[in-house]
Amino acid sequence: MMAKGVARKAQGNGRNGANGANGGRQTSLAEFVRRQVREAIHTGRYGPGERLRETEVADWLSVSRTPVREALRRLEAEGLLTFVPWRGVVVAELDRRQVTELYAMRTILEGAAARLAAQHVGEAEIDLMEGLLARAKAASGDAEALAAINRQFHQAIYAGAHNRYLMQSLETLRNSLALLRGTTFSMLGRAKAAQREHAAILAAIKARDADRAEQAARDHIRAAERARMRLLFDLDEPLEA
Amino acid sequence: MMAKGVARKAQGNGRNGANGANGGRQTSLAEFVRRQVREAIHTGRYGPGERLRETEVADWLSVSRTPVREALRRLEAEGLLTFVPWRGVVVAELDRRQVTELYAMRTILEGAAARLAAQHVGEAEIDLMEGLLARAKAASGDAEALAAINRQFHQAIYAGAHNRYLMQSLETLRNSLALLRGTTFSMLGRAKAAQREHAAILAAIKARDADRAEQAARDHIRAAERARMRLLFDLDEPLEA
DNA sequence: TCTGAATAGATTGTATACAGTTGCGTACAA
DNA sequence: TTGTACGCAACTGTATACAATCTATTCAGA
Repeated sequence: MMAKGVARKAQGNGRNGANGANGGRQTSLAEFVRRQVREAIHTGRYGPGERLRETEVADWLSVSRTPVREALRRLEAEGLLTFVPWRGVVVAELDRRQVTELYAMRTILEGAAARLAAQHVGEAEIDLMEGLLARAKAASGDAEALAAINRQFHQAIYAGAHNRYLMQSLETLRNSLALLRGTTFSMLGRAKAAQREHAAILAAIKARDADRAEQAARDHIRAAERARMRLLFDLDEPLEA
Repeated sequence: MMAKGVARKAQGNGRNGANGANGGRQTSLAEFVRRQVREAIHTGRYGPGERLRETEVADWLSVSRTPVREALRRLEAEGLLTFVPWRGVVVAELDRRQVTELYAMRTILEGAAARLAAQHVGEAEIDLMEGLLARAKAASGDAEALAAINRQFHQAIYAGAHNRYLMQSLETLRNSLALLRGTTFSMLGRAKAAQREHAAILAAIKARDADRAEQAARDHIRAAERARMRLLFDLDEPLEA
């Protein structure tokens, strides 16, 4: 059938450009579906609370229901979907309490990651972080670009902690938080403040000061939480865009 | 076919006795398979590194490969299985470094849970914890019973923290650590020491002393780690059994 | 005897058909 | 008008057939 060919081509175009090592190696359709659905959720094609029908997704991506089901099960494990027996899955929704709990958890883990990074990170990893901060400075004004660089900066810290379980937990949290529409960088002054906070974290890591690194990271997340809460529940706040 | 009936009957016998609320409500076969396989891994029917063939599991439980595949995908998300495309799944193996990272992560999270519990826990939850400690005292000598009570005690702390993400992360860690054979309670003196450490944690929680609770929990996990490392890599150490 | 390619068997990935469940709409009765 | 029972449609859960891929074995050639 043509359908499969179309799907795989889309996959190749979309993202697999980097792993040229093993040539044109195709990942499974289930993996393809997973990425597509995740992106669809992040870009808002599927909004929070929206029901996802297996046949619908299968038709959209021109595959059968089997790989779709596998993809949905995995996304549920990632926290992006909520699974209801005999009723299918819906895009996860975060209420106020869940957002609070998410940020509390993130405060703990980001703090721990910064602490560990201060203890274990190598020179090359520090260089990487400095480069990202410089790029963020150059990109100020472009909220979307800033969000991407911000993500990389945090990932660099996770990697510097050298603990794969910590890294995975943080990635999962980040995925869940991505359910929230918009970015706090669009808020007046938040981008600049975040940049200062990042610089403080990096300075502490460079100085190998674990206590200060942890504290700086915790402060950063709490500031992000405050900004997010204003964005979510206090919409009279002035925005930049 | 008879086969399905047999499988469901086994499920009912195995564990669903408690939720009598909704009568004889059957969960899906995929869920049934997931529980069976998880138990099989924990009891050692499938050992670390062992390969799991889908047809094999399907035959064992008298179901088709479809629910088996779903169950395996979920167990992989839980960290119990390692998934290799086109090669199937193998029971996850933990090398020395991974064990170290797991305990590092657990130190962080158990400490955070104890801290939050000291701040948020209610009287009823404290009563529950005290009851568990008493039961542990009564069961001293029976390493298996102690392990079960120990598990409940820790879960009570997680619940007391009132943060579902923290709780889930800790459950996942615990699942991964269950891949390690044996229990440190079988070691000479470890059971008694653990009991003292638990008492210290609970005392700090009761006193609403967050700092002391966190520290006590961290000390407890580090002691458990030392015991585990001796058990794993230093087998000349004297054991009780 | 050793190396390597070809081939057959085993195993996973995918599609499709069918069964079971849920929920909604409709009709009928109080 | 409201409440309830029945039936149908939509959808998920499961089984099975088929395709793609990997692994091990065998046999030819050096």
